[in-house]
Amino acid sequence: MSLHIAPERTRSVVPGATVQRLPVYLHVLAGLRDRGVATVSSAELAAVSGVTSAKLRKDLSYLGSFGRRGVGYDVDYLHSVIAGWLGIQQEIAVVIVGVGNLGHALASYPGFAQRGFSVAGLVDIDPDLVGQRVQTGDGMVLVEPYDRLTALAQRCQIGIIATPDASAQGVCDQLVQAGIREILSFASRVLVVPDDVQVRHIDLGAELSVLASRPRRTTAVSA
Amino acid sequence: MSLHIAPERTRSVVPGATVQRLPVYLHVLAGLRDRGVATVSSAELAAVSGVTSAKLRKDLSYLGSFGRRGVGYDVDYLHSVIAGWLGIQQEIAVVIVGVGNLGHALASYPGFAQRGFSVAGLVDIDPDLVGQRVQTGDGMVLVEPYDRLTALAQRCQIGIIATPDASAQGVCDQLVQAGIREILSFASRVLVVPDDVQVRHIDLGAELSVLASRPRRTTAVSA
DNA sequence: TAGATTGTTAATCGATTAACAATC
DNA sequence: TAGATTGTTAATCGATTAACAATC
Repeated sequence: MSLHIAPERTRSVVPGATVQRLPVYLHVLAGLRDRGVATVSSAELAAVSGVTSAKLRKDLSYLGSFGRRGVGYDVDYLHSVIAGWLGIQQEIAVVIVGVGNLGHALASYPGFAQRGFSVAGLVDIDPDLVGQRVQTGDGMVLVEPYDRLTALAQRCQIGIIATPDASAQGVCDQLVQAGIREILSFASRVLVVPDDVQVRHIDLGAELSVLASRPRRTTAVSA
Repeated sequence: MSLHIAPERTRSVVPGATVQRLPVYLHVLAGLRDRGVATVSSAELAAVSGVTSAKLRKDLSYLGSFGRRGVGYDVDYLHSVIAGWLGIQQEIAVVIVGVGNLGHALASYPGFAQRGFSVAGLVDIDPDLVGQRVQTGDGMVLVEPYDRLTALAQRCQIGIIATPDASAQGVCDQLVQAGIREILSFASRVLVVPDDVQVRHIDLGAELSVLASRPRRTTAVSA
């Protein structure tokens, strides 16, 4: 007996909140594997990952069912499942625009290479930087001038914007023009993009603000 | 007639999602103010901020009511309200541990100073870095050796961890010991902290993973 | 007044959690 | 079998959205 599934409804079934946690699980599993742990329960894995066991099992359930009741999960196998789902099998090429301190930090960030992203291009307008080689997670990469952006972007799937705020929208436009559909931005301004382009935005100042606002409590007002 | 409000229930009434967006509004308002715009409607402000007008008004409603029906918001006034609420009046001191590329980038990040955070301490174990002066948003700051961490942390409200993964938990423990209750971490591992400590965690690799996983669609399975 | 826009309500949506039947 | 742990359901929680009465 076969199951008919309406093709239109077979969209992205895994919630964004879950996708965001999968790399954490992956990282923890890699650690366990390296320490020779063969099997792990949802309770253990969840504790180390900083989530509840119910949330962990729910997250995994979106990908399928990989555990054995009464036993737990095979560390190796679960690692390969998550890695596979996250697309780590295939290298994803990334271009970083802006090679100041932040760009440098991103280029050399070991987590990118670990997760199958490779820095395929570095671009800056500063003539002092252009021509330099920068150490990335998987090899040295040349900093190229700004007019090479389009050519580089056409070979990449993700663009990272690490320029000053003022240049961010211009860079973004050019990335989009070159066909990039996924952008990670560190500018503290909102980027305007077409509907089919996904932007993730990391505002470091906002992160601090959230932390700083926590202890604040609104005073009760009487009328 | 006066209103009695149960004191126990007067906790943090502003949702976290809202707090996270307030700095964006603040930034947009500052831009409008600098361009001489005196009044703005929720629809305009929302469009530039990249949210819907309903969400914007709802967000502002948590702080109070500051607009004029039929008119909109006074840009200057609304800016001062949000800035005030976010605690920008009082400088918040931050200590950054790890002054590699990422630490450098954070130290010089203009958005921190703009939002009233000041980098009051920089700490690293590398003897080559210790003693150097690093440009921050508001002046040069000396890189101090690791054994000064506790002393510096006692003068700060927020600790930022920009060290390699392996050192992150140790640094975190020491920050907590020194009395820090708010931590921003860039380590790709989960930090274990007491219940009263708030950790925000930026995993750059996870951000890329979310982007990269978007176009992927789960294949329909038949049984 | 007529038109515009806020502040707030109620409905909707999505994510988290607790609980437990299924099953190793 | 008895104990353990998964995968899933249903309830809960929190955030978003649409709509509109209040009011400038």
